[in-house]
Amino acid sequence: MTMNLKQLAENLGLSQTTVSRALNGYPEVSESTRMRVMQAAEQFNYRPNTKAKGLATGRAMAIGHVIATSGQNELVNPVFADFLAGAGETYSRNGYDLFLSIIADEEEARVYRDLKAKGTIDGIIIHAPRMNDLRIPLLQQLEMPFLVHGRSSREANNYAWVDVNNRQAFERATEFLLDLGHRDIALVNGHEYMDFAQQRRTGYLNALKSRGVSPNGDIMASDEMTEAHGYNSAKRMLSDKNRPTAFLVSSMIIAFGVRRAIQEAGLTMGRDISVVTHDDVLSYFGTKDDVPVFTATRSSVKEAGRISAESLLDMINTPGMELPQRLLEAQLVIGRSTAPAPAS
Amino acid sequence: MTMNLKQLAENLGLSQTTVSRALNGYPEVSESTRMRVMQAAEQFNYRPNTKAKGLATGRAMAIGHVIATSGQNELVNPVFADFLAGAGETYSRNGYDLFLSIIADEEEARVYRDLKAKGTIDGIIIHAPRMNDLRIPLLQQLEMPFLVHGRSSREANNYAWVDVNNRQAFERATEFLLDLGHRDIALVNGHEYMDFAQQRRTGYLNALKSRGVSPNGDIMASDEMTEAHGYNSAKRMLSDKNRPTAFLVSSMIIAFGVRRAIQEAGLTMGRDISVVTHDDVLSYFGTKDDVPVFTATRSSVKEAGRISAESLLDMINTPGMELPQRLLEAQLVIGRSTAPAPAS
DNA sequence: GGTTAGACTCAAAGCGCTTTCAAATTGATT
DNA sequence: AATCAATTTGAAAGCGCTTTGAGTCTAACC
Repeated sequence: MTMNLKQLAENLGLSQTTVSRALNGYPEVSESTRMRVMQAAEQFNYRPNTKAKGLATGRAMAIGHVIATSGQNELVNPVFADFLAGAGETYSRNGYDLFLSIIADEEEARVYRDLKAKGTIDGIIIHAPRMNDLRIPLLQQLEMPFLVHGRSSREANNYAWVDVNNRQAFERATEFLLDLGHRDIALVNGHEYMDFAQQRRTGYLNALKSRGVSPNGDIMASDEMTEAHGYNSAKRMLSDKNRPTAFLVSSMIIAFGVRRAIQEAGLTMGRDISVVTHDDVLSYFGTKDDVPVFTATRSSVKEAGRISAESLLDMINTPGMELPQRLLEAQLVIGRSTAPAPAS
Repeated sequence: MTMNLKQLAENLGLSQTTVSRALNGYPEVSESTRMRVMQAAEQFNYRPNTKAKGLATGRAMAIGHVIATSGQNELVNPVFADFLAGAGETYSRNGYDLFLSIIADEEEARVYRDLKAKGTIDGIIIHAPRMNDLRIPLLQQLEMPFLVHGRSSREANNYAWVDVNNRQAFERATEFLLDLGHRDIALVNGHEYMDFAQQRRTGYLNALKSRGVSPNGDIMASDEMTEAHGYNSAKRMLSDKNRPTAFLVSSMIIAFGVRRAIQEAGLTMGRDISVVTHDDVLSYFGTKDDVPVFTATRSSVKEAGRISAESLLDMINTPGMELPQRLLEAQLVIGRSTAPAPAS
């Protein structure tokens, strides 16, 4: 059996009250008894029972992350792993637990209601917001502190979020390709109903427009961000007589697929065809080389996880504070995948 | 405020006892009052408070997953995302919550002790076991139900596990390459202290030995399973005058790197150089094509998550049952990345 | 009509903690 | 020696649930 407060108190010849106060750093307890208590707690490896503590304080000391597996294939985006790693670190440093729900997206509303009513968490982080995401008004109504990783542009902007400046990142990337002389720049994006995808598309179109290049729907694709999507889209576009000379793509995984199509077409990436990708800096795709393979708009999703968690904990511990909203700028890092447009 | 049992009972003109019994399906309550209670619970959107319920029953209704970020780079293996998705589905179907701890590996022992003492979970799943993994005796000593995803070959085999038959998978894959006439088969593996890596190596060596092919240390590499590891290892091996004609690699991500090195060397995968990889069937690398890109030993890690979760819940709900041990066989699926060895 | 089994219902204790309110102790001050 | 404030400790209530042990009521039996 594990030791509880009562036993610990008996052992010390003190009351539960005093022991509890000593452990929680209240000032009304003398330094000498605090020492005694701390030592005994250490010795017996005592940890307060989370559920009991939560019941008594009304705080769960836990944050929920709800991840909806999208589509009938129930895809699980690998960026979650890195985001959770960043957030998880912050939580454990602050004594919070991380509570994960992985569910089909049609269940989301029910899950939020449950989490609220069951009192298991103090706050929640929302992932992968849509253009106008119903989760935001729902959580506002439930009065559950929450923070959105990303934004939902068509909702009123009165909620907490941490997001990458996707629009600007893709605007800059497009300008960069234009500067290299490219005019037929393909966009291989995520689903258009995802907010980030829409932002990136806007940035891309803005850049084209400001240079007087008219967009071409034939070289814009959006779908689930898989390797296959990159491959299929690029393959199709490259087989066209007016094939693009550059690709702007929304994830490293898509980029792998695009590269495969390029090579399969007998072309060389970084010479015949340029590629710029967004790079979430996922650990296993390591771009630690001096000169990275892909030119990329880079922004660490793990770092975003860390910042999101910190912001949410702030919100919880300082009710009524101004809602944190952090726009992270992506770096444009030049790699080997881009070159001046070949003379046509 | 959310409604609690007391309020619900008052609302119905019943005692807490009766309402609780009605909700939990005890037989001592008449069908008519049960109906009334259920309806009222539905109407007021009542959910029993998890912490209170847990305190009263002594069960947390939660499973812990501890993921250690390995190395100084704090890599987060993307297979976790899919594994958690599989497990999470099982949990929510059975009313369990999922607790995630992401920590540096040196903290693991402390975290297990904490989880036990704090009473937040009823069971735990261990990932990525080493050759002789100290976590196993520790958890046995703590008397916390646990299941290992993978195995730890040098520990006594008296614990629950779910694992892929890595040895046999790689033995078959090696035999397949030998049948195609390959003799110089490279192995690009994970860290040798990981159990699965050791198993795969054994399978590979067994196959070579039984065909009288002597292993060559120069074409065996093991490291963190990143794209860079695949690229660097393959690049080095391919630059040798006695370069291998085939690669057997431990993950899709490594395989991407190997493919890059092959193409960069002006060679063609599936003609000049054959590649067989292990494929965890991660959703975003989708090998849904008719003929997959890579020939692979395939075993879904998401499915493993599902099976692991079910087994662990069984253990928890049927104490004293025989410890579940499931060995999953990998399929050898032929793709486009393998061909007969070129005549030398 | 009295007894009894069966079907329902409830009051209260307990899970392990925090926190309010009260009490005891100490030392300094008058 | 009496008073008072400051310091330190403790008893008990309460967080929201389950569960034990004890009723109450109805219908059925002799």
